[in-house]
Amino acid sequence: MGRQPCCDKIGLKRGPWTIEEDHKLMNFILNNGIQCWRLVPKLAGLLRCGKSCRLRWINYLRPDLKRGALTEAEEDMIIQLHSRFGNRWSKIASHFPGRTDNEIKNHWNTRIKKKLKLLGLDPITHKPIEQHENGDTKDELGMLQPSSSGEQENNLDLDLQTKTSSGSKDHQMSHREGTSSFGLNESNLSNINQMWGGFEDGSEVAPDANPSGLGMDAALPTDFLQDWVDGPNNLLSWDGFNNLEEIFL
DNA sequence: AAACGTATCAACCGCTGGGGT
DNA sequence: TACCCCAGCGGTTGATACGTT
Repeated sequence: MGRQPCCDKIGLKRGPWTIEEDHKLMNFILNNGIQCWRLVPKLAGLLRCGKSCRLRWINYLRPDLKRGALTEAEEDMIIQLHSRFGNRWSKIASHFPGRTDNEIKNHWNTRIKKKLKLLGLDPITHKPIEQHENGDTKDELGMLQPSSSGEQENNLDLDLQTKTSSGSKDHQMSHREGTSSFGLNESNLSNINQMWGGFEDGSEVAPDANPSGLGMDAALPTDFLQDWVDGPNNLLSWDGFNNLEEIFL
């Protein structure tokens, strides 16, 4: 018996999300939390499948997302982690608070791979290219065998956490004065504003000032949402995200 | 200014594993 | 045990931005 499709797709919208859809999804999740992604679009009034909503939330709407280009230090860590975990992007992303697996995967495929090739390294094996060509090719699909040592893995985790936190703590943000005109209840909004913390000062400007890929002429519902959508560098600490979990639970 | 090629990244697709019945 | 449902994952695609000629 075959699997049911995740959604019947008939009448469901696909493609880039509009500001209004973002607004609806954000509003719904912040007010109700997430119990079942399949129900989210129905309850939020969206013509999307649950999967699409989930992806949009995880990759773009989550308030804890760290925007802006990956730093050299982050790149180095990605390379290090990739040599250990292979293409297990979610595992790698778990070491980068505020970064998504999709973002890291894209960055790997578009930049780091090239960088390694320029350095004469095979991006799959992380070995010098000549050496790899003489060797076996069992990792050709990117399924590099990670070390199975949990102890080693934990040590690496500690090391990386130290590195990443030292980088982001310099960016303490001023409290953001946002108000909601799109239906957030006051207590949630207050908590969200607290944990939001505000935007970075622009010292690390993202190349894409319109990260959603949305049309620039789209009507923006609120200054709150607009600032957040347009802000290329909003950065939130995980402490703040923990607070969000409290709101949801 | 236009045409073309390349880079980037948001979003989709299909599969897998886990939990529930 | 078999089946179903769901969330999550990784690979891939397509639209758009950007650079070059």
